[in-house]
Amino acid sequence: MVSSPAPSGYHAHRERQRQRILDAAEVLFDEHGIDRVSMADITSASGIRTSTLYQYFSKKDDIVWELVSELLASVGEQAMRRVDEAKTGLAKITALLEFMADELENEPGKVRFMAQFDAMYARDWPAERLLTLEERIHRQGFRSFGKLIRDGIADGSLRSDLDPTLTMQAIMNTVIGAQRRLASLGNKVEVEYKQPVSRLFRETIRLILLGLRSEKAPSVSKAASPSKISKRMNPKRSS
Amino acid sequence: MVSSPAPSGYHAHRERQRQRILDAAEVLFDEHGIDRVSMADITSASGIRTSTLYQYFSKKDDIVWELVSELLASVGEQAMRRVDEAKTGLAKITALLEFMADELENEPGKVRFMAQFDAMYARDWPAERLLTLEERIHRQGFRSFGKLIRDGIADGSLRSDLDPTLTMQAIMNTVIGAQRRLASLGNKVEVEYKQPVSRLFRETIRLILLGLRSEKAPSVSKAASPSKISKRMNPKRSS
Amino acid sequence: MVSSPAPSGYHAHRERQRQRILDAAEVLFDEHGIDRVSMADITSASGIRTSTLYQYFSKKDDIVWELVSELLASVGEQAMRRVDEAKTGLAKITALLEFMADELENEPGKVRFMAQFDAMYARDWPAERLLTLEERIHRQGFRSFGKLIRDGIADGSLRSDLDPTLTMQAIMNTVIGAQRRLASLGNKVEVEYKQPVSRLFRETIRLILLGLRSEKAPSVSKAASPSKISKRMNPKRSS
Amino acid sequence: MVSSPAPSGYHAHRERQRQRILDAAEVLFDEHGIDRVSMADITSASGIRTSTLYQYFSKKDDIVWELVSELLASVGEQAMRRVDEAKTGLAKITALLEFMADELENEPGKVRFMAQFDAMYARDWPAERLLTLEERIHRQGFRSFGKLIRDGIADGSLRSDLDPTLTMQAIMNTVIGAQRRLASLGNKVEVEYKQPVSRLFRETIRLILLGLRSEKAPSVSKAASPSKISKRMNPKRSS
DNA sequence: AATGAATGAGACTTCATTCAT
DNA sequence: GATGAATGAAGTCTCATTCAT
Repeated sequence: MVSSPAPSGYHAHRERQRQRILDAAEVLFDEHGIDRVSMADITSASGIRTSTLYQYFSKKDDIVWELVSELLASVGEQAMRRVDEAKTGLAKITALLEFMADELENEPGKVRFMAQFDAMYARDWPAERLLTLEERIHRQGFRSFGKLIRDGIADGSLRSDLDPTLTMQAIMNTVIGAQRRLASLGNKVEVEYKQPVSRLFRETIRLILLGLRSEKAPSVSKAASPSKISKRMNPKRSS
Repeated sequence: MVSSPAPSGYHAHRERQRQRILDAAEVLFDEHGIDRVSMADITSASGIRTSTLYQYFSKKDDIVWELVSELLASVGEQAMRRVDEAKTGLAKITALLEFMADELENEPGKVRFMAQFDAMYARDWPAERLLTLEERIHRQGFRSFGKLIRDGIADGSLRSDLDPTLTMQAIMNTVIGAQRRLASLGNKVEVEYKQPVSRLFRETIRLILLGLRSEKAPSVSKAASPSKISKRMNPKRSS
Repeated sequence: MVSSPAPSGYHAHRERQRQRILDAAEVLFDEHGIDRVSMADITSASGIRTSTLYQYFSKKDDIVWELVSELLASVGEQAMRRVDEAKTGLAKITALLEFMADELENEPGKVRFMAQFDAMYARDWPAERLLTLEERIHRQGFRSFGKLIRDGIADGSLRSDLDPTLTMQAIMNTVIGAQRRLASLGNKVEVEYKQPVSRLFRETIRLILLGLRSEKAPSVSKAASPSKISKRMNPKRSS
Repeated sequence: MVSSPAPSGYHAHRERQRQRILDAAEVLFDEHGIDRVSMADITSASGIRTSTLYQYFSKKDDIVWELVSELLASVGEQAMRRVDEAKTGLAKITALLEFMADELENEPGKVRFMAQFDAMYARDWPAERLLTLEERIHRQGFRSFGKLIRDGIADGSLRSDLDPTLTMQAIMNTVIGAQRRLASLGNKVEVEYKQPVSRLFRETIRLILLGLRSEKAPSVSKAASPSKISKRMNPKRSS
């Protein structure tokens, strides 16, 4: 039944099966929403039998969890890459936010998935799990984002009256909240606001950057221009 | 069985029963999350038998729907009151955002409920229903918020390069997104960010206001001070 | 709410309400099948409230029952009229069967309703009720049909080796069975047999008549021609 | 829990369970009528838990369907056997009809079950399903029954003015209709007609045969004599 | 390691009918 | 006589998960 021979060996096989499950689940979650997807759905989409599946993940939550953390790790890594390419503090933050705009445009399913995670799961999960997540991203340097503000103040691109940690955390929560809400509502936003989702989000970015930058910093373009970015931002799982 | 005689007559009775159901549901939704609450739960919390309940609401969704629209109407109305008390465009917007901060502090359950609605329901509900909602709030003048920006530009309190409609919509989505995310994560945010929820939210407000105000406008206080507000912001359903 | 004043008086009013219920039920039963129709359906179709309805019929079965007996009485009466117009025994029987063919063509809903009655209810109803029915029709002379055979033998139109009672009963059951099955299957028969329902039924009639008639009787037309008959065969209820 | 080890192996076990369900359902349907039987009834009669049952049949309809088609296949096969033993066209048709009489006598429950299927289900089922059924029987040669008429005309046992297809279809519908109505009404017929069910049915057969046979064919006995037939006519599902 | 089978718990909903006014 | 409200009893189906091979 399992065909692709590929890098053989017990361990390799197990990893391949695991991926098949996660890949199937991810697609289903993106399409139908986390709790509309049953284990049976994952079972049939992945071609792996129910009881076999339970040998890889002992609860449905574990699948969600794994997906969330892979997604976060991958996103964090990509974000860091974008940030590193920029020079000033302001430019770095701009790069970070634009990355999120691209994500919203290119991978709305994934963003929606995270929105559901926030709304339905995050609160009930043991803090320790959340912290594990934190660490993963931490390793990617996310937490060090506070430093971006500090740098920006130092290089004169950001206003000087900011509290680095607090500001950065507020920005992150805000932008994530805005992004995920847009992804959740999807085309309903367009019905409601009569604006394309991504235009609204880019306006959000513009406003925040306006609020951050020092008076002497060069002005921001009317609407942050969509940077052309490769469509690929999935965790490398799917090989 | 439970008596409260009160304004008698068929109609009054029916309305009272309806309220019992909605009240019970609201508490349960706030506490456990929309889809962790079953009809049976509502049944026993409200003291009304299952089949009776179905004579008031023929689907679980209808209860959710009713709650959402009552909540929105009430929130809209309160918001308008706060806005009307302020003078300049900037002050009005400030009042609006501070109202949301108060809401987050005083009624986190309700905000969380709306967050779940966004994440799990909004997308699947027929656009027409959403528009009905819109109208309810519209009547409250929510949509006219674009005017706030126009006024602010006119009175010199806001920067002049803003697109009134787009800006206002972006702000609303952003602040709602931030607010609801914080409510959803609840104390998990504090684990994650090591900051009280409301402090983060007020910093968000500050940043946005910084981005909006014209250069000559008076500076904003380090962190918007929590205005003392009555704890009561429930819809006055019970008449 | 009830408008038509018409022949007033308590009794008249009650009768009018009763008819509204029966009329609504009849339409619904014909369209959806007896047990797919709920009391609530009848309630809303008739514009009479549930609890009021129960003042007229204390069980759903009572409605079915009333409809069945009205239908049977009306059908019996019509049939007798047709029979009486014919002269010989053979002609009378022919008229009877052709009446049934017309019924199938013009009122398939009613025939289907009777088919469901046979299949689902008849068996479980107390014999006494069935006998009450019998009597109603009896009065119409149905039972005297055995006489038709006797007459036919006497006038030489029917073969002489028939047992009047047995034969007539067998014919009635057979033709009713064939007619109701065709009505039940509806267009499914056409899918299955690739013949119009009424053609099959008329062939049935032809065969039976062939079997009955004496050798010297005039031959029967290839397929009994559809006699043109008024569409009206409802019990006069609907005023 | 109930053991019967028998031909082991996954497949065999599954098949055995399936049979337990079908057997239980068949008995219940025969006794109480299709829609008076709930899934819970089948559950407890078969000793299989509700949720297990749903792994074998995902809807109640599927059980009905399976039973209908097994029954039809089995009946078709038996009928063919009987037909094949006869020589002339007339004799073959006679054999077929007598088989139906035996069925009515020996297996009234099954006939009644089919009657309910006709009255309540057939009309609502997708034509494609019905056609699948057709094919099953077709393979048994049912459809080729038209040939019986042709043969009968050729060998001089049937009158020559018959349209083979039309006639055969009309006969089949008629006889099935008569048979199933008698089974449905059960002992109520005896109340109504004061004749044993099977006597009425055999008279039906006699009349039809009278109508079919050519003038020179040997005459039919007053009432077709009940051929003694083994009581066993169940589908040999359990193989 | 893989998998077929089993299942407890419970979800949502419908319905005919009765009661009290 | 009319009616609003109430409801017990079922009914169908789903799901995450465990067990035994």
